[in-house]
Amino acid sequence: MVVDKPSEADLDRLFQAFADRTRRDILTRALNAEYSVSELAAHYAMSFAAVQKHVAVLERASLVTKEKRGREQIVRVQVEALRRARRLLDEYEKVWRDRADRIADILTEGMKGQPK
Amino acid sequence: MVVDKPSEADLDRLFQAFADRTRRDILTRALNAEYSVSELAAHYAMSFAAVQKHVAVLERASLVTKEKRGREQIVRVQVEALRRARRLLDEYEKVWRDRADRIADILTEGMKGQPK
DNA sequence: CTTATCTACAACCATTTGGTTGTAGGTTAG
DNA sequence: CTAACCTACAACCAAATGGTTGTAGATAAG
Repeated sequence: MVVDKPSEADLDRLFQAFADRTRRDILTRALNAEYSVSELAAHYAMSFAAVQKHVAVLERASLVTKEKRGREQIVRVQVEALRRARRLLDEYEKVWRDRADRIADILTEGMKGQPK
Repeated sequence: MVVDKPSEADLDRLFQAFADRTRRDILTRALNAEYSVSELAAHYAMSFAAVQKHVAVLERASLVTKEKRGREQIVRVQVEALRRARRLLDEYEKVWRDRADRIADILTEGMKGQPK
């Protein structure tokens, strides 16, 4: 029972978000501790605006949300989006496994039919 | 024990490869049955060369290999690359879980220290 | 209050991406 | 053998991407 099925555009955005090392690092940091955008920005050799853009990509992919706290925006990881990506990869592997099993079955049946 | 640690560039390419619906569909098809590049191309409303490009992206991400069979190139999924992506997502989730546990511990300790 | 910090947003730029059409060589079927 | 099929590769193009600098408004610290 799948309550929310991500659209293709959602999945595009989701995997696109992971396809940049800075963004992967932002996710790791934000998973480990609470960070504001500027605290995150201090860790990267790029302009603040560049880091903002990365955070915006993550936000658009539903991987993070921003929570205003005074003059700061705290970046919070949304683990449900992580799980969505993982589920797709799980399914690929399941298809692969099913097919490997099917091939093994065919080979077994083939050998049974051989002695006749 | 991690025998082969993917580079950041590898991971960029890997997730980038998933970030397009046609490429995700190619992976699904190639996981389900054996396809040549032109058989794959027949399923998409785009030029053959466009599909070739998509296959090249998947190849560059180590998600598929091409095996020449006569005048055809058969597209084979490399499940190890799939697993690599999945492992990264698993690690994110582990970090998340560890942190959730740590927060629960702190709250429990905090309540213990309350009555004093 | 003033200054410092934090952020949103815009405009710019070089590179990359996801598509196109075209050319040409190799393999297969009839 | 010829025609059909399959592929590699190139050149092109519009849009997107990952960075830059600049401007301006809001919040916090002193």
